[in-house]
Order: sequence, then C-alpha cells, then structure tokens
Amino acid sequence: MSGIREKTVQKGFKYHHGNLRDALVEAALAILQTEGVSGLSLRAMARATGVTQAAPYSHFRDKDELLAAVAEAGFQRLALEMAESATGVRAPRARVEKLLASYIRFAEANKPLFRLMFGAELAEMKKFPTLAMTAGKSYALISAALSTRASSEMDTRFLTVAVWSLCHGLASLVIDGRLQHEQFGVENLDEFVKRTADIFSGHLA
Amino acid sequence: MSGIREKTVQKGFKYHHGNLRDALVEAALAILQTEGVSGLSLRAMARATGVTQAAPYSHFRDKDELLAAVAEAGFQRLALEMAESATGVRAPRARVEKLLASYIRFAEANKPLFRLMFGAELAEMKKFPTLAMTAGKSYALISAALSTRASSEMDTRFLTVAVWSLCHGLASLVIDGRLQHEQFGVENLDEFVKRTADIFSGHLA
DNA sequence: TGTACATCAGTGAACGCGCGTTCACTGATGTAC
DNA sequence: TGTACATCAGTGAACGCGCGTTCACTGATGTAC
Repeated sequence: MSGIREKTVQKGFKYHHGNLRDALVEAALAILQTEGVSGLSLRAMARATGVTQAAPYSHFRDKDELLAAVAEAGFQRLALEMAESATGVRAPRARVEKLLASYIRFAEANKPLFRLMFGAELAEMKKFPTLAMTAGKSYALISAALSTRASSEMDTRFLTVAVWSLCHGLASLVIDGRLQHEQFGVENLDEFVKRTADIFSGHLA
Repeated sequence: MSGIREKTVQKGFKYHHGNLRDALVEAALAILQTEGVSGLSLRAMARATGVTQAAPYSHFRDKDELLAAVAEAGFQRLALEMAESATGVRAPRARVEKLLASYIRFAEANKPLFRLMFGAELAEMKKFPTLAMTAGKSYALISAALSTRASSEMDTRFLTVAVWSLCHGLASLVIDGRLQHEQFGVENLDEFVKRTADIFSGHLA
C-alpha cells in the first residue's frame, strides 16, 4: 500500500544486524551478570540480540566457540583493569599490590564471568589459541612486576605462581562465599593485600 | 508356574534397595570421575543405581539436596585424606606442608568432584548446614597447624586465609590446566610446597 | 550512473534429546496383636 | 508362632521445558561491468 521501500525500513528492523558477532558477546556478558552461567544458552544470547536462534551460526562454529569469545573478552577486561589500576605505580611492591587488588575486585564484580573464564567449560583451551594468549596477559603483568625483585628466572617463575595462586584462590573463595565467617571480604581487601605483600617482600631478592 | 515365591527373588531383583541413599551418593562420585559435572543428572544417578528415576525423591527433596550430599561426602574425604597424610607429623611446618600437598593431590585426583565442591551450584551453602560444617574441616586442620606459630588469633586468621588461598588457588589453576606452561604440576608439588613454606615460615611468630 | 549478479547474514521451522519433577500405584517390610 | 495391617521405598508413565543444531530459504549488500 505505502510503497515497497517501507518493507526494508519498518520500525527499525534490519535484516542484517551489522555487528552481530560483537553484539552476541556483549549480550552474553550482560546475561552472565544477571542470570549466571547456567542462563547462558545460545538461544538466550540470540534472543537478547534480537535475532533468530540460528543466526549465531553465521559467526561461530558452535556454542563453545562463542563461549570462548566471551571468556576472551573477560580476560581482556581483566588485564585492562589490572593495567589501569597500576598505571604510574612504578615501585614493584606497590605495583604488585595494585595488580592483586584489582584482580580480586574484578572477580567480585563479575562473579559469573570469572567462573566462566576459569571454569570446566573451557578447561582445554588448546582449541582456542587466542583465548590462551589473552588469558596469559594478567599472568604476564604479575610476572613482570615480580621479576624486578627476584634473583633468577626460576625464582620469578616460582614467585609468580605462588602470588598468582594466592590471588586466584582468594578471589575464588571470596566469590564462592567461603570466607564469610573469616571476616575477610572486599572491605578488608587493601589491608589483606598489604599483609600478603609483607610476607612475600622478605623473600624477594 | 514355578511357585509364587519366585516372584520376589527373580534374578536378584529387590523391590527395596536397602541403602539407596548412600548408593546414590556413591554412584554420583563415580559418575563425576568418568563423565564430569555436566553428566551428573538425577536420572543418571538413578540409572547407575539400578532404580527408577523417581526413586531418589524418597531420599532427597530435590536434585540440589542430592548434590549437597555428594559435595559433603567429598569434603569428608578431603578432610580425611589431609588428616591421614599428616598423622604423626607434629612439627608445625612439616604438618602444614603435608596438609597443603594432600589438598592439592586431592583436587588433582578428583577434578570434577573438587569443582562441584567449590562450584557455583552450591554457592549458597546456608541451605545445607551440615555441608558448611563438613566443608570447614579442612580449613580447621590448616588453621590448627598454623595457630601454634602465630602470635595472635588475628594473625592465625590472616595466615590461614593466606595459606588456604594459595593452596586452593594452586589446586584450581592446576586442575584447570592453567599452569601447563609454568612447569609446575603434581610432579613438582613437594618442592613447590617446601618453597611456599619457606616464604611463610619467616613471618610466623 | 545504472544494472546484473554473486555472496552470505539472518529467517523460521523443525529435529531429537535429556532433563527435573509429579502422580497414582504397588508390593516388601516391620510391628502390634 | 501366625495373621492383619500400616508404612513408605520404589515403580512406570507422563508432563512440559529449553536446549544445540540442521536445513532450505530469503533478501540486503557490495562488486563488476
């Protein structure tokens, strides 16, 4: 009735989304925050993007590939937040403290995403090389901050694993609510990190 | 044809299982090892026990309650293994080393169970008081071993959280395959634990 | 600048699946007499 | 010791659901002429 052209423009509907790939990942991040990992189905992500449930298959081979992209976005954000929180801080010890604190704050602020990033779903990352690379960024930040104080490469490696383990373990226990009776939470975080650094600082070169 | 009594005895079939509750938990532990957390459905557990899928409802209100029982069995085993590995070891430092090593070995040997015990599924343990209590046992073991060397209760608390975090974080990272490139695994475990103890021992009272 | 055409992102319907949970029932068991 | 009966663990069928994935298709887009 009112012309052919309307068909293509009606109420903002676009046949081609334009940036579906990124939109799916963003939708996934949003769903994670509100619904948790169990709510993160392919169909839910498509729904949230306003697209048919089969549409994601134009951009991802299967669900795992999409999840890997989501996790990668998470690792990117984590590394970014860590780096930002430590910008301008040159003293190694202070730098490490900043990095640890922001790691734990990230976990607390993005519980389901953090669980996805380190969960069983993506345990074999070999299938997703870029994911493994991005995941290494936060490790590298800690490692670099520690290496200036250690006496050998072996020491750096050990120290990094130890510090990262403590950091990652604390983050995991906190978000799983395992420390509720130990009066350690995000509110005591800075003090806790400081005391942790005390322990390690004596054993650096 | 061959008498009524046969009905009740035919090929070992028993209408009443006798110990279904425990059998379900054991079946769950077995399924976890072979299929992982995602294979742990109510129906699978019933199947593995040779019982109808509705039978578990005679013993558990719902799936969550069964999962909680499984996790509790896991915490019981963990605490037992830790305690056993440290029996007879009185020196605090050596004791802590034993406890940490067996914690990590347990995680490595029971990956999916460990994931269930600390996963999001049971994040709010408030609903299962006995689970929370059992989960506290391994924490208590570490705490007790550390308390003899700390100067105050506050120090003990901090130290326990720090040591447990490091331990738990290392376990998590190892079973998620996050340390494959860092040449730390179960084979280096004893040395790693020793070096970790070095770090902490200097900062105990 | 205008047209023909290849590309391929997104549609819409359908598939088969295993899941948690419910329901009325059946029959083995243990207890009271 | 033998019988009547209440209990309740386990049956078997059914429910509705959301899931991942496939398929032939449609129509918007960009390129070659």
